[in-house]
Amino acid sequence: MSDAPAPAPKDFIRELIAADVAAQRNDGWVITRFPPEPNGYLHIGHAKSICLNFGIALENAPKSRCHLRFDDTNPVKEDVEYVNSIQEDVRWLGFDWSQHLYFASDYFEKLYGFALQLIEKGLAYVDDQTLEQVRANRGSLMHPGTPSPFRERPVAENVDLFSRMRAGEFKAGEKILRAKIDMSSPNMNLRDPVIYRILHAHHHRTGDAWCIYPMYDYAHPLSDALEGITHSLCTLEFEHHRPLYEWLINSVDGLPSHPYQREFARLNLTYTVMSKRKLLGLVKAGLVSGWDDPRMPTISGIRRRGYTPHAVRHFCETIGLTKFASLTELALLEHCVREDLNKHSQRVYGVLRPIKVVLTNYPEGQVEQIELVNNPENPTGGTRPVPLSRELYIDADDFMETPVADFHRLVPGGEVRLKYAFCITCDAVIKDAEGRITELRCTYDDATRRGVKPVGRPKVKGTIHWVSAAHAVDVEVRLYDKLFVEAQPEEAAGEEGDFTQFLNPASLEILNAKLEPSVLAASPGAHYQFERVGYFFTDPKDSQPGRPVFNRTVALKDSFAKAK
RNA sequence: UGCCUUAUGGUGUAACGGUAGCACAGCAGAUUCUGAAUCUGCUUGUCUAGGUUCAAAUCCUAGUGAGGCAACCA
Repeated sequence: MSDAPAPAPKDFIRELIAADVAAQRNDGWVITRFPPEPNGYLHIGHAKSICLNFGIALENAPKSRCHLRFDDTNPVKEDVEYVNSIQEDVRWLGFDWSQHLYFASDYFEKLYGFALQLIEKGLAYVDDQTLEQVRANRGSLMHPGTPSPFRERPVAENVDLFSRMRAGEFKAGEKILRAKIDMSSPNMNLRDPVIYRILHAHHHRTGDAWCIYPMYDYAHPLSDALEGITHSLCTLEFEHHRPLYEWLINSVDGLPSHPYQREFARLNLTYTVMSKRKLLGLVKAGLVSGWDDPRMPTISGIRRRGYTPHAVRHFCETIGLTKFASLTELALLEHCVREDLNKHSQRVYGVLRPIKVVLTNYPEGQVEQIELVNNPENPTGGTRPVPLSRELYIDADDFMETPVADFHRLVPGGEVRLKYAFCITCDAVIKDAEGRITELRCTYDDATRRGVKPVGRPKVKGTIHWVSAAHAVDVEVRLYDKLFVEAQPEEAAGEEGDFTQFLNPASLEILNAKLEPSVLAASPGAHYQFERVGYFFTDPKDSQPGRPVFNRTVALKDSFAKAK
């Protein structure tokens, strides 16, 4: 009894929800929602929210669910391309909204009715002021606002004007509908917030049916209520919108549920930027190849980079949930992928920067098959035959003509083990006229096969990977690195500065690598570990049958490189 | 010169008035046919000042730092 395992610590939101369930609030139901605006691609920060909302629903089954609702109230910024990508990304992360796919635009008629109701109650009015006047009369952070001259407009006139707004009698900006709350509130959101504006814009779902569109602050709480949402979870910047959220929920009659909003800190990650606007900027400026460029922190980008849904979900669990505006190290995300990929990825030999090695005492024309372990982490993973012959390639990193201290790979006169084959000794370094190494002449030791370490001989410390020159296949390999050179590019650029100046010029290096022939069978979207090098993913877009293209997901940890 | 939120090792978090713990990162060592993985150990922390209490990371007050707020964006 006493050594029962401690329950996993809950974050403040899960605690709150657990208390609601215990108190039988909403009959014990927990209904959450993920409410993206379809104005861009989802990024890793959204993954945090997706894992939270869908995760909470899963944890509270069976009296629970999570909706996917598109907050599509601003037609000028939104597009079906985004609604499609968002659904794909949420599914890829492993979550299912089943039949609960909604659009705020589906509620336009009901939202209009609620607005009429507010007008009837004297809680909303049509304002004729210009945008500039509204802004000026809102006051400032230090000073209260002043009421609009139209604030006391009679109900009947408001009803008439609002229906004529809907009918298209006015141009954009001529009139707005405002909630009548408190022009002197210290909370700017309560100073008679705009709840409807005129937009003669084509909507990606409702077409030209509407020329007035509700604002987020108005549509969101009421959409939540219409769907029976119990817990509306959003990021910290909406914290001071909460009184408005509650004002609406309490002011509108006939709502099927009374949800409440709670806020948590959004994810910030080092060496990247996380705003849709800035990511869109990178795409538009051609600084990346698109939203799914493997260097982007978008879900589609990291998917193409080779991250797994499991790794992303585990990352989202690991970072926790608080109200503190924190900055998470990229290293933690990388740790999460390595952890997953180490367990599950097929090992393969790949030489990124080849140096030719000739085994002078190996018979010409002879080819033998060496059995390589597919995945040492998986005892039932089996082996595969890989050809070995007289001429090989090894990685340039694995040879040093004048070695630094503690280098225990191949050096002139030194010995190294070719993994799963035998040890070789470097007898000569051949160079071209410019002094570049073209070839290493080595001899192999037949007595060291299969890992045998002959007694009485100095221990061979280094073990390196290799491929047979005649059998290796040339494959395009893309080495991706962090997008920015600064941990906090926006911070480094300052208010006025341009964060793109900190883009990492070495964030992509394209190599023609020599890989073991088995990779030709790789299908697009497959994860590999190039032994001793890193984790690689066959690019789902650019790979062709028999001609894979590899994206480096993340390098293996390299404690030797660090020591240098 | 306002209002709201927030502050625990380098980073992210836990501790719900009673032994400051975990993960990442870092550093050592063991192990290793991947300088990976694995295992062991170590370094490093309660923003400051008061107060309440037998006892404060935790409650209160003030200060300081950080984030947010004046789109007809979300």
